[in-house]
Amino acid sequence: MTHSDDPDFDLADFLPYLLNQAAEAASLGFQNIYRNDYGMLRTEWRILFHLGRYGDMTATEIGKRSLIHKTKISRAVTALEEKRFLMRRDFDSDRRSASLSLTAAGRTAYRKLTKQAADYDRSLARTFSAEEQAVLRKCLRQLAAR
Amino acid sequence: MTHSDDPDFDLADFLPYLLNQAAEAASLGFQNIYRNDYGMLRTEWRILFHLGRYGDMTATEIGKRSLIHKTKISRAVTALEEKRFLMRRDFDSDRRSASLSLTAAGRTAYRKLTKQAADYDRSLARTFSAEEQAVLRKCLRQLAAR
DNA sequence: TGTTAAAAGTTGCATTTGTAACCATCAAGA
DNA sequence: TCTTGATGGTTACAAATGCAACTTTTAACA
Repeated sequence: MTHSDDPDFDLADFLPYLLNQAAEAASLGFQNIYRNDYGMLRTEWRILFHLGRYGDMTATEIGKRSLIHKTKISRAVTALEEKRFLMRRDFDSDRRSASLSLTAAGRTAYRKLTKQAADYDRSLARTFSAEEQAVLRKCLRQLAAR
Repeated sequence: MTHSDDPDFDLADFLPYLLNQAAEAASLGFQNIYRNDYGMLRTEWRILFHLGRYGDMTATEIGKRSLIHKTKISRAVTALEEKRFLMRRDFDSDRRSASLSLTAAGRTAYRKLTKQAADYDRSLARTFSAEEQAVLRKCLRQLAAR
């Protein structure tokens, strides 16, 4: 493998740095929505989304789908429960875990937030051509899959 | 403005989400280097980099260049000082602030880390074509600039 | 000169997150 | 049945971050 001395290496071109800056900037706008309008944290919105999109499931199942750590899930579920966005129903068959499902308020929030997310996504991507968007998403997916 | 109902909107395609996943994954590999080898936090590495790359400056100047918040800078500078990677020299002209400069150890760390960062960057981008890389970086820069 | 405002950093507190230890329940086998 | 080990989920504690308040010093100006 060949290495140059990179005397002109610049943070602004460093992919991890660039990605973080872009991610932070992109997150901000949408964060304002679920934070201000619903008092949710990011993990809470993600869990709301998973339940709304894929139906009732247990905390462990959410973890498998989303790769969110179980402690974050535990705390977010408690928070969503306190906000009356979801309910737990214990299983008779296995009392260690519970089925999580959205309340009516939770489903409403899910619908509104999903719509706003889609709008926000379009507004972010608006300045890019279709090809650029395709390349961007493909590269990001590939990077994320490491 | 037109809205569709987006019944099939998926988190995995949501740019803020994708960006965060990619950023997190990309950060991990390099984080291991400055964490394990030098016991540094991200902000510390960024400040080390700024001083190594652009020469001595004050905390405020770092803040203007990097957009890192001053409390993070303050704590990171203290940490770097404790690790003997940088020194403060008070100004006679203005005793509120100090000129920050890397020690010999700091410059060595800077050189090694910069090299490793460049290598890591190449390894991340390796799977993309030159055009894809250009599009990716351009889009990221544009997103970050919001 | 004396008062007020601004700037450079620092610190305290509350919030968020990560890691590891933990409790309860269940499954399997001696 | 009793023990051992795995599984689902929670909690405790420490580290990291954001925000606001604060200290010190400088600048502005009446």
